[in-house]
Amino acid sequence: MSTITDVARVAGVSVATVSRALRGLDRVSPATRRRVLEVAEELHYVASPTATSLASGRTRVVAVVAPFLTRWFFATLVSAIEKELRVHGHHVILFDLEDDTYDQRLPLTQNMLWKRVDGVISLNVPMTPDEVELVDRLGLPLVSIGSAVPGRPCVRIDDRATMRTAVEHLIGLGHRRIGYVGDVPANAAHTQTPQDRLTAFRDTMQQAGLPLVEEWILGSDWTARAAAADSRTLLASADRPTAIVAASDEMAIGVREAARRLDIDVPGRLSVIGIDDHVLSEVLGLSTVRQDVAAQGRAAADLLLRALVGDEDGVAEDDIVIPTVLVPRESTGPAPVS
Amino acid sequence: MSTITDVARVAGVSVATVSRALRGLDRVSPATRRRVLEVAEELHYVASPTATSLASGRTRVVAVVAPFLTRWFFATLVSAIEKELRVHGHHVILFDLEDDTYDQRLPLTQNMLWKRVDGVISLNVPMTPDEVELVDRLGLPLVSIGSAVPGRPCVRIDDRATMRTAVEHLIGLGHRRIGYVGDVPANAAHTQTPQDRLTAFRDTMQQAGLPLVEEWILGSDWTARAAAADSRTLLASADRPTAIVAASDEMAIGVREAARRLDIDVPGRLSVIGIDDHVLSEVLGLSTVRQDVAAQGRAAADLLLRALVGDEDGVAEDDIVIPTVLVPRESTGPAPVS
DNA sequence: CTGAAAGCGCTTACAG
DNA sequence: CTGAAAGCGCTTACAG
Repeated sequence: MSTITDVARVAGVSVATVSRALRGLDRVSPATRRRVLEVAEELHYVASPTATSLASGRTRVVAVVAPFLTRWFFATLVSAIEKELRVHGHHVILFDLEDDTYDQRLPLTQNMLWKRVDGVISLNVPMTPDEVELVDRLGLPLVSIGSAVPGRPCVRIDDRATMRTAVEHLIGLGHRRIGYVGDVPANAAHTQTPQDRLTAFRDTMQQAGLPLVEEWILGSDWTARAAAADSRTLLASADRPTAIVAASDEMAIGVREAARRLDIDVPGRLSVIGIDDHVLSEVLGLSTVRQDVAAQGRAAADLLLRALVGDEDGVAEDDIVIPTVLVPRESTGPAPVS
Repeated sequence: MSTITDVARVAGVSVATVSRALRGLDRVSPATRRRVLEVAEELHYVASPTATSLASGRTRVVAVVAPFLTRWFFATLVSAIEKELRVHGHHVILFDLEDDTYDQRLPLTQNMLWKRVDGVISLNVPMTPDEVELVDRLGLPLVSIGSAVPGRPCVRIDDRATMRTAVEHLIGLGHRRIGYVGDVPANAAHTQTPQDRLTAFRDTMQQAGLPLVEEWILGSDWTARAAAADSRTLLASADRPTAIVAASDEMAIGVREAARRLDIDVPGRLSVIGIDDHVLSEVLGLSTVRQDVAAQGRAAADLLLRALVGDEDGVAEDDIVIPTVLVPRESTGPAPVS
């Protein structure tokens, strides 16, 4: 493979001129530029990114940090981010910080970032003070999705408003006995979104003057499998709610399966709604409040790119809030007359 | 942040010695090594990967190329690969080659690979001759998962045996009228796995002396949503099969939903089985033939690492075949007595 | 508009 | 066992 020196030699110019011509800088005569471009093409020249990085101090790579890549939400984000960045000449190095235990994750280290990336996008991973300090010390712009880092821009949905939409949908259908799945222990690795959604559930119920039965608020690890197990006892009891709102579609799927196994008709005797519009929710007929995950990924990528290209100083500090929308389907219906 | 020169200065040795000491090369006195290690620690020194790459010619980065990252199978692979490589000091640059149209994908380019990665792992993307030639020209080792590239190592499952297992499960339950979902047009971007599975379906049916009804072999784009739509007409007809084998769990989920909407009891009047053991299959009670996707990712990563570390010459050429296993659940049952 | 030269921060023979 | 020096392939002032 040829280097910039090869191109310079056959084009009969200096490497400095080749460098300028190829990067479209001004102060190169049109004729020279044309000649250089031709030769570069002819030699299949592609600049060594590693040499470019060393000389320029910029890698055009961004770190994308995810807590679990295997879940739909995160995979969808990564896909959208990667495509958006690639269009703008940047690449993504992926870090899947998932640990063996649910409550922990691997820490972000200097090794992962230093001189390797120009910035980082963190996907719903609440950064520790140490990690924030590290990113600061390395001078890297940071954009987060989901859980905000104070003082840094964040792309997210309005978790409270979204949950309120779900609950009000059920209330509008006449439900008064409503349960909740998706409470999370306070020491869990990811708490912000769960807490916001649960808070909104409580608030909405209270404002509607509906009973808040603590036994109907169930903990779960946000997987479908766990949600099915976690909701089983409640659904099997005689005195059960007529509707359940799950803090995510995956959990809603689990709840609906638990109901099916107990032969409880959905939505005849039990309504179930989630949040997300998971890729399988439509085919499963699950009512939900949709969030546009890919749009969040693109927005975060754009925010970071703006900081990297640097026509402005640093990253804008504003949050970007992507709207959500109710998508009623077949898993919710009128409250049964008791 | 400090450089190797800083470390050399405060340790009172040359940069060459620092380089050797830090990389654990021999020919450094224990005392010197200890001193260098201390200073490096003290200064929070981390070598610039970009400078290391330029000097050594190795990036310790591998390209992972996926056709759609948002599907469970691919996300699971990427996650497993990333973790395995990271343990061995390598990082992943991700390329999501998904295009807007289903039948196409973006091509691999020199820009993505040249001096940027040391090797590539391709996830079920059939490489074009041009792409293979490119990878060769750049001297990059290549490991594929799923669809083999001639002469290169490949990690995969035995698609035919796996499909045979699924079909024989149905036959064992007394089914004789069996349909198939997952045929794919010959010009699709991904054909190997679909073709192998369909071939195995035909062969197994034939060997069992069962009727092969062409109208019961349905095309689909391998999503749950499409499979639900694609199987609807067949399921609604009076003369329908008593069992359907889908070439993937996602399609099986779609088929089962189509059945549910038509009020066809599963497995009472229709058995459905897929292939994968998708993350949601257990909670949905879907019978399937399980493949260990993470194991495939790890195996591919290890294969590539062996070529990169280079204690052997090049990558071993053998395929690695990961076994699959029948997981009967609630979506399959005895054939209804007609 | 163009070139010579320094510099980015490492690794790697080569001497000693 | 250790150091001086060349080299990896670019970019970037600085001159002209």
